[in-house]
Amino acid sequence: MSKEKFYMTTAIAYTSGKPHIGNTYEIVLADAIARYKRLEGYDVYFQTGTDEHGQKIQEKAEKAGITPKQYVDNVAGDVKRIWDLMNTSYDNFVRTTDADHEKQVQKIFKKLYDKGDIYKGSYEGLYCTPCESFWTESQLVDGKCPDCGREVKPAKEEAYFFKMSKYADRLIEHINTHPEFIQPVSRKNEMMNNFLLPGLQDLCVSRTSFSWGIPVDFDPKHVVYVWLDALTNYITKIGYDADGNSSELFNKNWPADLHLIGKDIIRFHTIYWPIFLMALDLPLPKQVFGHPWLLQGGDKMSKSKGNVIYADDMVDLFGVDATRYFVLHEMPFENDGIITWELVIERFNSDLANILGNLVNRTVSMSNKYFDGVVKSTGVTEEVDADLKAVVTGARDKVAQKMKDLRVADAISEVFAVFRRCNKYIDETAPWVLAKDEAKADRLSEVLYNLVESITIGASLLESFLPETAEKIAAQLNTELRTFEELDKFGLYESGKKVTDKPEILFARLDAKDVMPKVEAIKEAQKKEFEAEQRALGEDVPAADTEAGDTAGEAVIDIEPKEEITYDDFMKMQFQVGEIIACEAVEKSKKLLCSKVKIGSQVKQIVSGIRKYYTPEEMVGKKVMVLVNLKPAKLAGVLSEGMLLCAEDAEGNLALVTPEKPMPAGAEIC
RNA sequence: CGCGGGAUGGAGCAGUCUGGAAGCUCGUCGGGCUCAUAACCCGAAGGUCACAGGUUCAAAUCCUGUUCCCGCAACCA
Repeated sequence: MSKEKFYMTTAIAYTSGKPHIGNTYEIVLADAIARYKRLEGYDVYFQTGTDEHGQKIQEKAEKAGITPKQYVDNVAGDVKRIWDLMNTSYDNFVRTTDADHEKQVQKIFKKLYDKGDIYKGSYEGLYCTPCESFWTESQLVDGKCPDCGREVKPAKEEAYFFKMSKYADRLIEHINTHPEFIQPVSRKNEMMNNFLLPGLQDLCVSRTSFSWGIPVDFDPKHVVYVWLDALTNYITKIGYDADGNSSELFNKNWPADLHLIGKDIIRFHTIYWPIFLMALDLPLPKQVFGHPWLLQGGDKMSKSKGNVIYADDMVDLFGVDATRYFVLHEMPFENDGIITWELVIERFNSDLANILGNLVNRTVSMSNKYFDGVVKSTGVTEEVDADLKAVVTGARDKVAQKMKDLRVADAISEVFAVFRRCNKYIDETAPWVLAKDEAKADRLSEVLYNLVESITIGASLLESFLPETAEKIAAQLNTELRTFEELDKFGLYESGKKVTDKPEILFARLDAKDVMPKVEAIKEAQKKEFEAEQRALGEDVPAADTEAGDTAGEAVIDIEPKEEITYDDFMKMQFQVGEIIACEAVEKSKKLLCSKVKIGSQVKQIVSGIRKYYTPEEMVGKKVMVLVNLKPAKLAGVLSEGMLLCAEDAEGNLALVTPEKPMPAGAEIC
């Protein structure tokens, strides 16, 4: 009988930059699931890759002075290198710039167009010619383009649209009848309540404002919307053909059993993607799991601060399996996980070095010391053995249950429960006491046999998560890792075999005092690299910061430069000092404060999105800088007649700008 | 009143659906052991289970209200 197939994918990584540990988490998680499914006996096909089109990439390449293709070749190389470094067992690494993919996307687009699901329409809105962008009324700043500040005019541009609403009812029905489709379940409600139930809008699936994408072959000034391009990799790269000549591989593997993605792109995978598939008359994937994120403790990762954690740096310090262990173990099912260097060290010592590494080491050492490494079952059992055996042989099904629910962190904890139990068993049986009594040699032998056997089973369960370590343990015990069917049986270790006489330390304990200086060095190197990149892009790097580490506390920020303006442009804006005489929260919003600002003899009402940083009470009495002649607009239903000026840092924290010396309300700022 | 989730010893979490003696990992303290990587094993301290009411013989668990966090959406002049 042929094995049951299991087709799983990760999201394809967007090639706008080198992936950090948060991105790397996904591929490791996927790999653990893929390896586990193979252990269970599935015929797994595991696909990952890179998403390489889009305006953002075109812009980055232009800045770097290279072609978009050169740019993405570079980043895709980085991604693949890191995926390989992490020892991930993908079967296919796809790139959306692959010729076969591009061709199929064009055919799919045409097919949907011919079918009438994609139609040519027009995008109506306010258009800024130099920026080539459409804006809605509410996005405008002072009635002008929010990007460049120039006049916009009503315009129409042709674009292709997809009839989302046509399939909405079918999708709602599917989601309701397949509770496992969206995981975790809480995400299902978000999709239903925010998008499906209020009604889907037709989706614009082509762009004309940039060229780095797959051209619509029958209308080449359009390129295909990146999401339609990216999502279809799941079918095109296993051989889907829009003309009906799909490959063996496709027929065998579609529909996918699991799409593993980040929680930020759930909408694309649980709404747009299923609808595209319905339009193509293809079955829907069985499950989409939007995993949470791995966040740097408290602080957002930012390269300019040197606090981005990359997989290769972690591997340098801790090794591949320790890095895998950390990301797999620390990530809960539904909430975001936290990563700090200190936490990694703690987990490394407590779990890998103490519980696992030391267990293997002490077991092998005792075998050598007492029996020259020969592990023999003598059948001299005692009552304490029963519980050990029960825990060890019961572990497989516990792991299986957790993995079925995609609770990988819990599964790995179940494996470690085996090793914990072994440590306890050593204490219960006290082999060093047995060794003192010649008459108890057979009992001692049995105890060590039980330990070696238990560790072999534990290592076999560990293989999906830490493949290298599992192999190393098996090698030290001079045995093979077990198959899934063998894992609930005790006593398969061949009696009389000899374990290694030179036990290798699997994970040497780390001292934070030794590791942290290396971490600091990594941070410094990262900052330098960031500055070098900025310089290469021809952007200013403040001189003070190039000096050395002593200004490290003050991060600098680079933002997108705007177009040069004339003095006349500047003079159009009227800035004045305003005194806040009253302030209250805007009821319908979580972010907005509504202030009454005294400017000269008049009082203006100004709404600002700063509630997170200022309470209404502390606002009152402040002298602030105000852009006075901004066209009034309504925010959350409240009229706003100007703008309070704020400084914003890389994390989006805001600080009001105030005059450096006391100034009367109404004083002009010029 | 846009929709939803949450608040449990110093930290991170389980338990809540199906009410019946508050549990796990890390950390702290004490003890044991010496095979081992100052590792391992045992024990202890530490929680009025956010707050206020209610239902019940019995509430972390069910109901109502309040406060505070978070996710999604909207929006950030």
